[in-house]
Amino acid sequence: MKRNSRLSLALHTLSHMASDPSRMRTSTDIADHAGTNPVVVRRVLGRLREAGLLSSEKGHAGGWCLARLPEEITLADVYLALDERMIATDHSNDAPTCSVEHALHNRVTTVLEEVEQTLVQKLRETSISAIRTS
Amino acid sequence: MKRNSRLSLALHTLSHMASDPSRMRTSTDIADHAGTNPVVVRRVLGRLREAGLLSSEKGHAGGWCLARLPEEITLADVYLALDERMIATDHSNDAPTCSVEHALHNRVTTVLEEVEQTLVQKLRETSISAIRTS
DNA sequence: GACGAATGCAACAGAAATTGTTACGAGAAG
DNA sequence: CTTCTCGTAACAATTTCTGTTGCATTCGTC
Repeated sequence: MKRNSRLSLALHTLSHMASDPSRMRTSTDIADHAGTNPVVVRRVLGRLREAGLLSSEKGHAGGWCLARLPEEITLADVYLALDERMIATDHSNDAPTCSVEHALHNRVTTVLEEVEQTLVQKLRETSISAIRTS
Repeated sequence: MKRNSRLSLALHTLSHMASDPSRMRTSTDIADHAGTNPVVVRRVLGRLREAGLLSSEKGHAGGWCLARLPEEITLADVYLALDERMIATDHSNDAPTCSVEHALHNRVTTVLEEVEQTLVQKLRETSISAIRTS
């Protein structure tokens, strides 16, 4: 697969589900459509389930389906569920240098964080059901 | 270093330069400030030079300095110079499946591309000289 | 012209993240 | 009880990124 595969796979799958929300889909079906592996699908969709976007059922008639109306699932929900944070940096282990450098570092971090928030706001404007008619 | 290191390093360096544009800085100086390697600095700043944001000089009194006024260098310039494309997918090697899947794939790609463009527009609103006063 | 200091660039090693794969357990329907 | 599914762990394979070394080139200075 290629880059941004998690987000791409998630959006692909969700928009496909949005066209027929009642149908139950198995990991294998989804993986075949996306050209990947059932385990990979379960890994990605598992995060979406934790975020309340999908529900899954075990057993013979099991599989995946949307947990909400497709109009009520936005790209921001997906992005945040996957915990991508493509812009902002993780400043968990910061070894502070001199105070001037540290202050500047914080400024850069703040700016990137603001951009990240703006991105999420933008993603909130589109639902997965709107992907098909873009 | 951490994730998003190229963008972070570039912004850090540029905003530092913006505070004293006349001063010439060497790769080694910058690398020490950023806690990395001179070659890594040259790799990143080289892209900014190709985009016309920086100029470099070889030789004894060589180094790096801004090629424009700091007010005229936006975050979008930096982002595009680094060719990050953090949102949109690279659809260079697309193996088309069935036509329905292919159409849906294109929709997802289009949506992500639009988000990418929106992000760039947002980045255009901030100059590197504005980072210090954020 | 020789020397030192700096970039430019290629090649490689190392690390980290991501993805693909196999295997096995647990639950639900038939 | 058999079959089908998800859930998860463990591992391999791949990719991407960073760090490092080395050398050529260029420019200022002695």
